[in-house]
Amino acid sequence: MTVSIKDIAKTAGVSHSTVSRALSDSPLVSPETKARIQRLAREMGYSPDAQARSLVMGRTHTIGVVVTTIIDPFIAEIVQAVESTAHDHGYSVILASSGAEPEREIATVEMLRSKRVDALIVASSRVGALYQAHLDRLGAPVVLINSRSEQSGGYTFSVQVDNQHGACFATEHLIRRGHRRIAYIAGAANHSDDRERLAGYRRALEEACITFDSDLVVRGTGRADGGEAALPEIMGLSDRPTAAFCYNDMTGIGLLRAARSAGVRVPDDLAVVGFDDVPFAAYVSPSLTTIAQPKAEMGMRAVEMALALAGAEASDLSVTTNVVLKGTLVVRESSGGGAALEPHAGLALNPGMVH
Amino acid sequence: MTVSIKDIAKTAGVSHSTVSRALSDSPLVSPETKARIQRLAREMGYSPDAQARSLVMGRTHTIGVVVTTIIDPFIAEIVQAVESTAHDHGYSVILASSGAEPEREIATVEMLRSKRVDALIVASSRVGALYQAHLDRLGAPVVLINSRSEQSGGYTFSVQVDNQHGACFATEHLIRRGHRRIAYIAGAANHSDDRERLAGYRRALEEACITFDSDLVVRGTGRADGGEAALPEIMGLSDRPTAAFCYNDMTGIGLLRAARSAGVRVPDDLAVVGFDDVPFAAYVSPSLTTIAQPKAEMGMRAVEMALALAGAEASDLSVTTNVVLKGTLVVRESSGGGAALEPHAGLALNPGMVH
DNA sequence: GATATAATTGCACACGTGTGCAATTCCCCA
DNA sequence: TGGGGAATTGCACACGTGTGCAATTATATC
Repeated sequence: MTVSIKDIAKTAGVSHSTVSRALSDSPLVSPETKARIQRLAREMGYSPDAQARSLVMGRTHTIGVVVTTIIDPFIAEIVQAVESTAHDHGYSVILASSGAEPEREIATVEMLRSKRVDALIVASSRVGALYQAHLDRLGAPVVLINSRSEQSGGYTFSVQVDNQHGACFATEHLIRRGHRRIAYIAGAANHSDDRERLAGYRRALEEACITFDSDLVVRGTGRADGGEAALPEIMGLSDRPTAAFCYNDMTGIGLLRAARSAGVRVPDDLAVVGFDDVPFAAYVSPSLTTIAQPKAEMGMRAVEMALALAGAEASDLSVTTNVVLKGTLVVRESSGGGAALEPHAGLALNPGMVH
Repeated sequence: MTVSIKDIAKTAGVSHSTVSRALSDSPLVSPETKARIQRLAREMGYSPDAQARSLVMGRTHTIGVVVTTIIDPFIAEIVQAVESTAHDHGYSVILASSGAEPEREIATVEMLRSKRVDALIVASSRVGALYQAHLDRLGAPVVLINSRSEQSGGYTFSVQVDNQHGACFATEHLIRRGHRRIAYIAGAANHSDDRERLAGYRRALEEACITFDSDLVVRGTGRADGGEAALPEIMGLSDRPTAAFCYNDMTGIGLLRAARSAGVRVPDDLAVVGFDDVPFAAYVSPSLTTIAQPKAEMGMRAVEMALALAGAEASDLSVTTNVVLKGTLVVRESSGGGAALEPHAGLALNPGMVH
């Protein structure tokens, strides 16, 4: 069915070695036969077998990407950048979703090992313990995006957003708007991202000489329900806050929704700032001011890091390298910032969104 | 570095054939040596080389998935189902985004051909002409999701939503609510989905004995800007509509946004229904009534179809098979349906949405 | 014209795995 | 004890490709 290098050799009347060399444009083949073979290959519809090639070359030109779920628009945006960058480097991407199930995580890593991926990129909030052990057995380098491995194995590489900086930036924005009582709606407990964002929030308060009040910190979930549940808590305080910085956008969107049904006006009664800049954020009303994570750059950097590591000597692999990127502030309605509606915000980024 | 079947053979003192058979649990190996070898393989951390295996077996257990962009939440949901179903069948997924650029489409298909995918699933709204030619050369079966190939090649397989049924269903819903002047905000021109949804809209009118009025059909873009531009058009009519059925959710969301800033109350002044049920739809306010496409099932069916075809005889490939699934109506606020806010709609589907 | 040199090509092996067939070993029964 | 059959194992080849080395051919130099 499929035409191989030997088939071409047979019709051309040469050995398969010559064909192999001709197709890789080797100088060891005379220009005439080279041209003849290349033309023949095109005519016969030849397609090189990547399996066979990588078997002998020891390089599959494939990277594995593990995510919890691709439905998460935040992760989707990273994966898009990863795939695009990989493609530009001549690499293809095997996508695997772990679904946050430990057994599936293991099966996934094992499967990627069998496929002999040159590198692995993990964009999963949680990197389980079992998981980690299997990651170590994998011969390929691993780059984590926005997730820290609990027990650092022999080597860890990562690309992260600067949580503290972003949180500080967001809180400063609210302070500059005149707010002095600012709540922090936290994420899930025991999450390092949450701790860092809390620290950034506190740092901004400190720099503005505002004393920290633990009553203004409310535990959430990282999901919209956490934001919804938080509203009555902060509005029930004797000394109400006039603004809230949220662990992430989904929390902020939940807060907006609860405010809406409770008759709390945003941003007049309560200004709200999120974190992430998910596509939603531009669409809810009022639209959500937020710290935009540089998702595209994170995906790109992760790939370039992974490919560099895949090509590097084994001796270099013991070095720990972390890339930390800063987010940017996107001012929208929820903090009273944007004058009018942002025109078609986010749409320009998704040109293909047509069904 | 990596331990091969030969390494195991050497330490076990047998031939590599015996190891191969032992690991595949062949009855041609004595139970004792089989157990011994399997234990040895585990201890040595053996991982079978999928490349080598598929080279001789002629099956890579890999399917290619081509999308325009994974950022589109609609496509993301399909891809999630595809990956999950593929995993359950022991298959892995190579993800490739074409970005709607013809040259990249070709490079993508050619790359998937080299990787020798067993099947190809295309979830791209547009299947270009160049593209099609390359698809035909691909030895593997191709399954299209919600997209029709312009020139039907030798064989076409697809999974689609029943556009006409869904549109009819949506329009009926509005009629049942008492509306008689209902606008249709169309998508991009020359799109078969759009034609079919228009047909469904007309069928519903006809069945309710409402005469069709072409003034009520406004051309959009399939994006939010199309919906925004449509509002003044329909509200400027002498005999205003009281409801609008939109080509898709993004169009509906644009319409909602424009209505909001124009002071048109939804659903009191204008009821709105969309199509797709993107995650956004549950979050905008008022939340958007829509026809939910069975995205998870579409992804699942596409994989099962693809794998069945990959295993089938070449003679069967000339048969054309199309699976058509029906969407479901999700009633929310924008059509005055849902009494209160849908509690955490859509969130239960995305458990991992935490950063 | 002979020889040295360069250019071109083919042979053979390697990568890691699966499998038909022959070879060997074992056991059972006459 | 010999023979026949079953059980077990190894040999050798295959999949499609890349490459070191030897062999062949063409070209240049004396």
